Amino acid sequence: MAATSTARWRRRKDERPGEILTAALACFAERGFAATRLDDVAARAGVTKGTLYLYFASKEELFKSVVRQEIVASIAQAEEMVAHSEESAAVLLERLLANWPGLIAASRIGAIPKLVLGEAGNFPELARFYLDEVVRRGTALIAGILRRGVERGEFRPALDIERAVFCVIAPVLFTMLWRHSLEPYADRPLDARALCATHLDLLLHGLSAPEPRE
Amino acid sequence: MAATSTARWRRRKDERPGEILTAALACFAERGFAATRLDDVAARAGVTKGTLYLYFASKEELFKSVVRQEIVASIAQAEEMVAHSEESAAVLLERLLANWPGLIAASRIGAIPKLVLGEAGNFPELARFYLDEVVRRGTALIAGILRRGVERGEFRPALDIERAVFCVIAPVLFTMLWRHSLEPYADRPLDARALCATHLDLLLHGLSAPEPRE
Amino acid sequence: MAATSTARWRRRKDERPGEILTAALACFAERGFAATRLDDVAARAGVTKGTLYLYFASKEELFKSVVRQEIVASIAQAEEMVAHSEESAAVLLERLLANWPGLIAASRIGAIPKLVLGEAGNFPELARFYLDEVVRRGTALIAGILRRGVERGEFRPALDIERAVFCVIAPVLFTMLWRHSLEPYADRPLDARALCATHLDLLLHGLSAPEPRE
Amino acid sequence: MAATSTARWRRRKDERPGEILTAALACFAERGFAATRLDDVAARAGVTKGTLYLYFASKEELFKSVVRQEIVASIAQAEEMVAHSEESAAVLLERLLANWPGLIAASRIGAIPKLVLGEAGNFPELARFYLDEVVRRGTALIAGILRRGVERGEFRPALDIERAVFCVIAPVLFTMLWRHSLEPYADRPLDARALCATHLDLLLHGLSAPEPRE
DNA sequence: CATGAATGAGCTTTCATTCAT
DNA sequence: AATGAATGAAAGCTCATTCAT
Repeated sequence: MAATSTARWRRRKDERPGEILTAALACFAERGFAATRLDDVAARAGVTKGTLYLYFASKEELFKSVVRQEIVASIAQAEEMVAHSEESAAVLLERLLANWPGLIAASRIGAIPKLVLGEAGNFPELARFYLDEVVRRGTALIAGILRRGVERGEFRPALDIERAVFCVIAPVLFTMLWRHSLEPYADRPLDARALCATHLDLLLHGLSAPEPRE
Repeated sequence: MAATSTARWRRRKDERPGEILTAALACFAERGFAATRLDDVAARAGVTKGTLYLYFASKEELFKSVVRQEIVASIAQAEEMVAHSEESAAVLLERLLANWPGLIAASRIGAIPKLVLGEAGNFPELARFYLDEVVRRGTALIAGILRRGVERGEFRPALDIERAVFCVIAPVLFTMLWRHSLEPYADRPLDARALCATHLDLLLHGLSAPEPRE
Repeated sequence: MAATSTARWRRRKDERPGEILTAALACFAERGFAATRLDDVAARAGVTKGTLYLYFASKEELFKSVVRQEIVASIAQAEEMVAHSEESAAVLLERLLANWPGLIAASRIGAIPKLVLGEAGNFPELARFYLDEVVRRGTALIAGILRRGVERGEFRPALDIERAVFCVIAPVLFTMLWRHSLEPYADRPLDARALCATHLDLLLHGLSAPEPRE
Repeated sequence: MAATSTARWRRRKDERPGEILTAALACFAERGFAATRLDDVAARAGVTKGTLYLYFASKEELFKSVVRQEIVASIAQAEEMVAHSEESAAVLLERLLANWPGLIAASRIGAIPKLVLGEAGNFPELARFYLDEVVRRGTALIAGILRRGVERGEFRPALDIERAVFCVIAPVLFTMLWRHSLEPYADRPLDARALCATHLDLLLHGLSAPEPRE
């Protein structure tokens, strides 16, 4: 009411796309692609439906843009960290896993896996893009660390690296999925940091108690 | 002739719901709830759209029935196995994890987590149902095993059981999600059995090599 | 109000397509393709918008069906008449032209030329269809008569048949176009029969008075 | 410098309307009124959509202006020619018809009949304007020539002038309509000059061969 | 004078649901 | 019990029009 302007709208060409993508991500994350109405996205972005079409050719394109924009920055960042480090594999893993909770909270990337999972069947092109740009690069990253650990004698020589990668990733992914699906209905939120700590601990040492009389 | 005819009708009547649920699960798993058309479900079930409404009040009810039907049998089975066993925790875990791949392949339950994850935002009631009937019972089951392992000295006493549960479950869940989302686009399928074996191995022993000169 | 049924609708699968085409032709003829709303077509056909899509895949398909259905029967009929006749060319022409006004009034074909003319730019496929099925066959029909007239010595030997064809057709076409465009706004309707008679008279004898002292 | 700038502005201001009308005519002729987007008109005129509204109040007004501008000059010109001539009716007709092809090619008036025909149903006002300013004056012009011909004994005394007028006009109109509708899809273009020559020939002499032994 | 970002009404199209058969 | 023609409420998308710049 006491707003900065009484105009029906303002020209904000540069800010619009980002605002729309943010609004769209939120809507898609909440309801999925098909159940999201462009009216909702528009309302959340503070524009009208027609405006969406100034920046995105269709609902599908908007969806793909949402996924792409969130992905682009994030994966490269993790690769960077690993590439420039000469630390032990265990420390690398620890830093990677310890970073994750903060990263998820800070960026809005946490909802992407849920979206891609749910819509892979409807967006083959997107599925392939994600497979190439995220899954392949992400698993290669982890596999590199594990391999380094084996080579250096840190990790067990017989390690099945290819599968172990998924075991490393799975709890992290789980956290992201949980947060954007069932967590709102659960008694209490998941403590991502604690879970990552436990995960790291299990990864490095396993469940088993050390043989007592050694 | 009335008898024959009646019998045949009855047989159809008894089988229809199951056939419809099976068709619906397949459709929902492929495309998600919103993107699935009842025409498709009906076609896949070999009936017409109108017939669906003889057995299910609405698309939503059909969806919930799909989820419920798949869940009911599965979780109880696992609970049964654990309850009647006096074996070590490690063996129990092993049997649980080793069973999973077969269980997923045999039943059509594998698509349920993806569906629930994706539609939790649109079906709060379903989310709560799943949280109660699957998540709570499933985590309790694993937690019980872990607790037994700690009590018996098999597992490390300081184990953070509550979080470890998720670490145990995550790779299994991951396998199910993968299968119904990105796997069709990947170069080659995931070997669920091998992944479970590696997971178990890591769980019990961890990544780290035993200290050599101890 | 005292209708035959209080039902919201009746199943009339066989009659529907024809009714819809008739309604659509009327609407398209009045307003053109783009300016016609499917709501109007549906209302005029006594159905709802959704019903249109049970029978026609899209507005474009509906439009093409309208044109095709009207054309199919009409051109063959004229060809038939000419083929089986051994009368003089002049008599043939006379019968063809004399028939036209009745034909136009009876069928709803009169609006088609206006539609095709107006939408040729937007429907290349339709334009080509019309060119092949109507223009080519129609001109061939007239050309055949003219040629016969020349061969038999009825018509002048130097006749430029190819162009004369258009001179024969043009007034007929004009009548159809006029009726569905400006006539509603004119002081009085065009007397198609009288115009055809004059046209025939001019065609056969020309404007010029016979040389008086021959 | 203010002078130069003002002058340049003014020059644009003076030229803009004409440029826009030319662009609009081309677009309307190609696609019809409803299917023409103002974006297209603007692009073809080398301005932006908003600029159109500086010169024309709405799409409808633009359309009417297009029609009016093309018509105004053309009809008066023909009237002029006839009024100041004392030649025979046959010669007048010949000059009128022979002029037409060039006139159509030179101006962009050729597309107007198609537009008016197609949109008469949507623009009653325009239809009446066209009826008054073009049809009435045009038919009066031809009727005058025919009447003169009859009075002078050139043409047959029993001539049904009122209808003959349409027979004179129809092939000319046909040429214009053809050019802007089906011609682009036909094997080869229509030779307007040859067609007019044949038309004149038929008009004056008719199809029939002179009685040989008279 | 000119722009073009933004609007919003209105269109085509889809599809869950109903109900006469 | 089963059908499938018909419905009608959305939804995606377009585009004439407006107006801050």
